[in-house]
Amino acid sequence: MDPVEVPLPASRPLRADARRNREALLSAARQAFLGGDTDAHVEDIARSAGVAVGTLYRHFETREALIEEVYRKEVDDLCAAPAELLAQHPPEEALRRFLLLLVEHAAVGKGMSVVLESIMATDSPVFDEARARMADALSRLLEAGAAAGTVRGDVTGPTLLRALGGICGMRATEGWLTEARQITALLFDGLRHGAAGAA
Amino acid sequence: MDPVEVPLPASRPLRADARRNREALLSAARQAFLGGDTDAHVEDIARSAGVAVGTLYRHFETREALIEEVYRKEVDDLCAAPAELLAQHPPEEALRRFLLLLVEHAAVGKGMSVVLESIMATDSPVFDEARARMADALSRLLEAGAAAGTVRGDVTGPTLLRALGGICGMRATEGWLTEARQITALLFDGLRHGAAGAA
DNA sequence: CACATAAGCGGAGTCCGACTCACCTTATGG
DNA sequence: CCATAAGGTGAGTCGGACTCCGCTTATGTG
Repeated sequence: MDPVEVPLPASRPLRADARRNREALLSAARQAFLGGDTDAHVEDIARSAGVAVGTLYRHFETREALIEEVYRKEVDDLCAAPAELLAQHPPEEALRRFLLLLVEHAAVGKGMSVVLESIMATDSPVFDEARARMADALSRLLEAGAAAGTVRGDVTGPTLLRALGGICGMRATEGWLTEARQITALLFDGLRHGAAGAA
Repeated sequence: MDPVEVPLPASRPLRADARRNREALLSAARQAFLGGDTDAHVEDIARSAGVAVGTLYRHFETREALIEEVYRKEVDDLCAAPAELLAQHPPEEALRRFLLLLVEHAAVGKGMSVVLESIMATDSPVFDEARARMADALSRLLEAGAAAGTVRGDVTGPTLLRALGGICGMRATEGWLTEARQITALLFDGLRHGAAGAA
């Protein structure tokens, strides 16, 4: 009777205005979330994107889904970094820089630290991909370091990811950044401690 | 006209039934939160304590306030541990054991990890006291270790607290405990690395 | 023991914010 | 230029935290 719904809803070209609105929503949400306002109201986000709530819900299943989308994009940027760092520095230094990069990134706003924390501390399947990619990025750094003999070999990407999650999960308060850098240095020392070349 | 409200609302003896109900509410909330159900409904908590919501709100300003109260009590237990450990073990070992104790404690349920995370990652003034006490506990361990020359002296209690917050903030998933132990060991190695006695 | 009275309690009702739905608007391909 | 389906709208629903006020009861005084 109905001519078999094509099970390929993935790649429908998406009408021009729809694309614009989707973009505007993501941008508005990004502004809200990455700024401090982690519990911005959907109504406000929709309004500041110049659309109605109905439109927002046409594009994103739930409020959460919208947040996740915003956050996922941020993580993409971070995941690009390791490759670049490895190309320009010895593995140990690349690792050190990436750890600090995460910290600085988390420092730009309460929102971003929530992103990273969500990636690392939630078991939401939505973040599985981001988590996996980030863990992968770390693994590459660790392996390069282990191969060079400057980093211990018994710590895996996922494990380090967890440890970092905590640091990024801190909410920015007075002196936060200093502490975060110190903890990172601590972890880094721990990572070098068991290296083949060290004690 | 009104005979000057005594500004000592702190120590009003509290009627017997009220005391009972307050206890019952805390107990019910504890059961709910420390078990997995971190977003238990106030209505349900009240019901399972055998009272109405009104009563709940007589005792606790908001839902949050109730949660915080429950969590604060849990932390009290933990803060008692360092003194005992220091009495029975050399400082370095006491420190190691306390770190692991935190991990095990966080492992008993999703709820408890939320407690610890809240203590460490929020700047809510409500947790100020708990945070301070925990930081103090860690400081004592670190100082004892530094005095004995087995732990580096440039890390403070509050800083280590932050680092641990992350570990406890992880939500229990398959293999979580193993990772947490590994990260703790990593931190511990980092702490010993810069010690006077070491390299 | 009886009573006064203030502490305490109940639970229907308010408020507010996420989400839905029935109808209107408009891009687009023929 | 029209048909038509994708897209947009926003008043309305729903659910959950919190309030309010009249009723209940512990408690201490004569």
